[in-house]
Amino acid sequence: MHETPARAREGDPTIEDVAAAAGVSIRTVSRVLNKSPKVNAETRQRIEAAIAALRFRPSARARALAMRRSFLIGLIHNDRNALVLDSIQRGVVALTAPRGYEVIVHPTPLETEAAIRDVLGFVERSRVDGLVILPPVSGVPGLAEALAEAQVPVTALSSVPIAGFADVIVSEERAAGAQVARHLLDLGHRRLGIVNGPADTASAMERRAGFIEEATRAGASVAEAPGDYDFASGVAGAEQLLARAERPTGIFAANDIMAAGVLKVAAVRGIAVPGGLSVVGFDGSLLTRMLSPALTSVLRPFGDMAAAAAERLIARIEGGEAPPPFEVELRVVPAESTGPAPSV
Amino acid sequence: MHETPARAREGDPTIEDVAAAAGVSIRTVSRVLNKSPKVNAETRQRIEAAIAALRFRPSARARALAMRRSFLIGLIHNDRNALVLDSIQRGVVALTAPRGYEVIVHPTPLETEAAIRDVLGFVERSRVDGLVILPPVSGVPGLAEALAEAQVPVTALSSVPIAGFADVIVSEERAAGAQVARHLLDLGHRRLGIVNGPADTASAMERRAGFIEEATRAGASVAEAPGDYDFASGVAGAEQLLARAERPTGIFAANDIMAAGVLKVAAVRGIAVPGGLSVVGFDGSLLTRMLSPALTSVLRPFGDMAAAAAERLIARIEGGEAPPPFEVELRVVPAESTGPAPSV
DNA sequence: ATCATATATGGCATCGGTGTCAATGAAAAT
DNA sequence: ATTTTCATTGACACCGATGCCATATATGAT
Repeated sequence: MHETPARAREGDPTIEDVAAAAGVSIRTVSRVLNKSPKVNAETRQRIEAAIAALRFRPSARARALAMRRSFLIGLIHNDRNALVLDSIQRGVVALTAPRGYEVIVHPTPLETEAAIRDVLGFVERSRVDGLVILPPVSGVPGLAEALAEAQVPVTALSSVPIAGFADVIVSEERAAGAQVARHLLDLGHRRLGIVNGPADTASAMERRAGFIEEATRAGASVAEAPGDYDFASGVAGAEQLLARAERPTGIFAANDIMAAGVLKVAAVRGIAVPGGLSVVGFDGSLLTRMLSPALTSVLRPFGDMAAAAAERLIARIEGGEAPPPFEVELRVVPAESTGPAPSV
Repeated sequence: MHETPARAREGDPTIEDVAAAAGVSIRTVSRVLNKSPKVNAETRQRIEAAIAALRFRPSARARALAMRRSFLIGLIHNDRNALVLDSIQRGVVALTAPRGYEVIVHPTPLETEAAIRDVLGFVERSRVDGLVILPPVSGVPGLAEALAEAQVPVTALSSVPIAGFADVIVSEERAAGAQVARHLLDLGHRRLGIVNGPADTASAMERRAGFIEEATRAGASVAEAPGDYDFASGVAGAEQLLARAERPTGIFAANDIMAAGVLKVAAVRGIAVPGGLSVVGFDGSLLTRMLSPALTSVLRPFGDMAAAAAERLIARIEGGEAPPPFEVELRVVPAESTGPAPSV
């Protein structure tokens, strides 16, 4: 009687079958699989033919055991990433799959302690070779240190360098914030508003700083409202800004979701967009196209950023040359939600 | 000289360390790990203590090799799933993680041949124990047969049973379509419109059939426009419907994204929603809350459906009892985009 | 001709678990 | 007292690959 029910599809050829078919030892087949140069060209051909004939695929598991690597990469994400998860995942897989890695996903909560325990547990369980971590989880205080101690290679996406993470794909959020201000200024806006992201979030503060700096330099005023990247806070922020006596004619929301909230308030109050109010979001998510009017937003190339992160991670895992720093180009993509300032 | 650079974090305790610490053989430790009943209670305690003390985690890879199972589950998705991917992924992981499985994601194209080759290649490479496949990929002709031949356990999400897949989580799309019609009829609408999904998609045709059936039975008229689940086709469909002399007062779009397109056209044409036009979507995606007005939509509990799919998949893999059929309850969630028919 | 050197290949241990079957000892049956 | 039975545990092979080291053959140097 079995202690556990062993069930397996039979018949997958093994390296041994290939060796037999090609009339060599398994060790030589292994060399071919690992592209070792020390194999005679003719032998290699014979082995490759056998591999093709048998439709042999090396067992990633056996290999993992022998090499003490899992060829698995963990992608740590949070529900805040929902709107961009697909493109990020696609970017990571596009880069990892051809190099023989698979991607394990791990949704995680955001609260500091829970997140750290959760991620560490995941790493221990799954024995991934490395992690790609998305913001905002990448910014969880203490996470970098905990992972460093666990000695897991990590590449993080973030807006700012994070102490403790050796490898971070950073985007120039401050410059982007300035670019948004410039966009609105160029359209003639002089009374601006901003719905901020969470105050403890570096990305939000960077965007804010760039925006306010540029606006102030140009002599425009900036009214601020707090927000936390949620739709509801976008609504609340917009209401607060639009209730002012001298209401802003251009509002920058620190992400697309809050911008959607701003558009909603405009609709409810009967303020035409962009006739009476211009709105800019941030992320360039799926959402931008689906809102009416289509949202002007700062495009962040998530797929490319994710691919770059994966590339650097693999370089780190394999000890190869790190590819050159990835230059993330953020730019305002004008759509229908911004237009000339109303001539009051 | 090494042929490949072996890099490994040292120090992870193995089953052997645990056995030594507890003063038993590794085989007995293994029994504890696998919850075999044939272990003395006291011995078990001692071993569990040792496991805890050493913070031992069994190597999934070694286990996989010995048991001829990978404890990996593949999630096949497509960019059409972008808006609901997060909740689905969350649902699958919530169920698989506690049972010792990890989830590998695999984005795939949609074209018949490419998708089949792509998925088969993925299965061979990754040696997953099973697959969860999302629509529309689950409906790719020939895929079910190909996977059956490869003998991979599969559970699919779909709107209708799919020949060839033993296990499909089906939702009652036809009834849901009828429910949408009922919702609009109850609000007094008599001239209805529908923007369909792709004609070769079972889900779309089911939704259509239910909607038209119910509307016709109540003596309401239904104007139709083609669509393909894209935003642009929602726009085109709405334009077509609203250009009619007797334009519909209630429009059902077969998914949320097209419904967003309908809202957009309404906005452009200056038609008040829901004052002059009611709009209903389908999916209950993230989008519904972020549009203005908030979209009335048919909520599909993707997270629960995905969890149910994962549960059945694991049952199939482990040969256990299949859980009872999952009853997907679809229901219209009224929001701001539907209201009483204009009294013209 | 002899020895060093490089190239190509194979043998065997090993990675960290589980499967199979045998061994042990205590309790129950004869 | 002897045999049977059951519960518990261990020994050893094995899963399918790679690491390390040895070996055989060809090539060049002395």
